[in-house]
Amino acid sequence: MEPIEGRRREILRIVIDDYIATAEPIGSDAVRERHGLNVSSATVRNEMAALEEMGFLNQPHTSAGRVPTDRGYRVYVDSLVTEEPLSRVEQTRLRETLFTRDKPQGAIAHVAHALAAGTDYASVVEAPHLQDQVIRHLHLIPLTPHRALIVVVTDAGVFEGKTVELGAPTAPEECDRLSQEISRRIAGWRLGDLTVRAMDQVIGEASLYRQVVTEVGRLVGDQITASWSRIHTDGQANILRQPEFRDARRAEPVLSALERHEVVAELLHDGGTAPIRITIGAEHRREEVRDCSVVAATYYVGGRPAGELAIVGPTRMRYGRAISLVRFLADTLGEALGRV
Amino acid sequence: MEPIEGRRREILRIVIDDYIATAEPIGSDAVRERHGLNVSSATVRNEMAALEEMGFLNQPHTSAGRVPTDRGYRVYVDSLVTEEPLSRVEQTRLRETLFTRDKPQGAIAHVAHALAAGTDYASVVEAPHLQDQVIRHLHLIPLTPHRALIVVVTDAGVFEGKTVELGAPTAPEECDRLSQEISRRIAGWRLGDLTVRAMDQVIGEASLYRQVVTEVGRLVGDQITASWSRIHTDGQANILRQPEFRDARRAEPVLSALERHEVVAELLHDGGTAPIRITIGAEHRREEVRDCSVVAATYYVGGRPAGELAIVGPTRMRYGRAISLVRFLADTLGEALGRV
DNA sequence: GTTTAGCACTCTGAAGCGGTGAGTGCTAAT
DNA sequence: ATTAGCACTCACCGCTTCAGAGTGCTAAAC
Repeated sequence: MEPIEGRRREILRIVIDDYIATAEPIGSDAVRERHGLNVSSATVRNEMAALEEMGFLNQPHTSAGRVPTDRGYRVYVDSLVTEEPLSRVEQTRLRETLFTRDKPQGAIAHVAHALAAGTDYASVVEAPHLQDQVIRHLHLIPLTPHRALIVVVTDAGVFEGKTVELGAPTAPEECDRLSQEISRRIAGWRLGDLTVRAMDQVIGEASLYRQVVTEVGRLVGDQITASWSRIHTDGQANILRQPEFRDARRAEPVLSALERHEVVAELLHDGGTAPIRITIGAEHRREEVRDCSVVAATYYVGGRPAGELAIVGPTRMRYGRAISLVRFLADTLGEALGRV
Repeated sequence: MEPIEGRRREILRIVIDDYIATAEPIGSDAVRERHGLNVSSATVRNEMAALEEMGFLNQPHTSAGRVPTDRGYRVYVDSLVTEEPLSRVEQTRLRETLFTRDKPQGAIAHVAHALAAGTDYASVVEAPHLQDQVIRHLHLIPLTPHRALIVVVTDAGVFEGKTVELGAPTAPEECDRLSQEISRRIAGWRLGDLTVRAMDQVIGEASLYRQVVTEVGRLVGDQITASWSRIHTDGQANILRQPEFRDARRAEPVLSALERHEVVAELLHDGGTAPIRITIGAEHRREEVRDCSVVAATYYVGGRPAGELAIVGPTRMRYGRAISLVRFLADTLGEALGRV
């Protein structure tokens, strides 16, 4: 595909910019008037016809203006869009609210809210992956003499896990002793390495240790597959405010998808490993979100990828704004979580 | 207001039942045909005119059938509706999934899902109130030498709270000792009674205790006001499937309200103290949900009210079904949480 | 060769207009 | 009190008309 350049490129940018702003097809006259293009509308028309030929624009019907295609948006985000950097005050405001939360849960929810409120689209934030995190302590919290709750403290936060059945009645003091003992042995491990097989070497036959460790392993495994508790969504109602979703039957599949966390996980992880990943309309594997674009990023805690966050909106999205916000919040969230 | 009786009452029930089922205005003929009424349509018309006069029915326009008013729905839920009890298999299926979760969080999410999936409406579930719960243990989980996380185990679950700054560097063993000590003194208290004032009598001047207790008190206070972490919503997309919300602009205020947890809290707590509370359309204080009805219930843990759950749908709601499901899940959730 | 003025053309969307049918209220007979 | 009969009302559907927006094409201009 030959690169688009010069005036033609400029016109494509203008059409998409304006369409994003107005949600109405853009005519040749509008392009000429609204920006100081020193050419006639006929010239613009020729260029637009060419751009349509190339598959970047589309006419809803013969006598309407042009609308970007998914491929048009693709070149737009790849080479035309100008980021809209966050203002100083916005940055500090976001930073402050984020750094005053102490539970990771709170930070996650707050980032989701900030993404949604800052863009008028929906947002999705995934809590830190467990398997890559490094264990600091493990605590057994006695619930009854026969059951205890496992709490794991890692470098990226605190996670309560399953309850574990204790073979014999165990006093709280004994739980503490056990916790210390287990912590001492597994501190520094990656959670993902905490398998029964690996444990055998360190712990041997001590049956209670084994049981606790098995439960933690299961916790990690569960969180990877059944991610319900790890995904936080916000701003779904924003979708309904977009003119392309005026009809609830268009919006319904999208909102349904956002409620199904396995679908959301797919949205978050599609699209490679770039720092900012953008998936546009028909590029999605999921039918339900073919009218949507997703701007996603990975956030890092302690230098390791910890989780994903994204904005979900119509393909007619303010990409410049979305990219800036996603990038900033990914950075800030990682930073905030890193300080335990 | 005189009570409605006999045939007239029956006709009101039929109109509302049918309207709930079809979402279309109900004509006199439909009423006669679809149910074995042994009267002519003219008679039905007279009755329906009377019911309109009384304010229970309404005509969208002169030549249409009748539609229930909010007041009509009110008498319907108060005296006409027949509950639709859950089938045996449904009961056991719900019970099983609910009793195999061990974290209260999981149970809450699952109840929300069951309410939504079982009705095609939206659902809201509030996690157990903190202030009424009885403390079993309190644990300090060391994060760094200077900070610890407070975890409280009560009779209705486990709650991780704020982190607390430890005045002096404190070893894990010391944290355990402290936890034991504090737990011993405050076990059996209501969380709501855990104020600094009350503590002074028991603990006196020991400054670290005080600090921990203050943080727990603040946690309880925060959870009461800032309830974001306590409310779980599901099935919002179901709302979009209802014909009355075909237009996204109608649905938007509702979904926005469901995303704002302070509004949801209001929905849950309005309407008195009955075991099942139903609020219909214009009865709501909130403008945004004037097209909706809410069927809410309180669930009890250990005999004390612990939290609320509700179904949110159009005023044209299958009340019989909603009531049964809400009641059953309130009971079951309370039971499940009660077993720690 | 590119640009542009001019113009015919196409298509949407709004407005206007009977016809149809559902459902009503009223009246008079039962 | 009920009901048959009937005139009436009004949303809805399909049809036509009309204006306006925006186009593509052609031929002239730069």
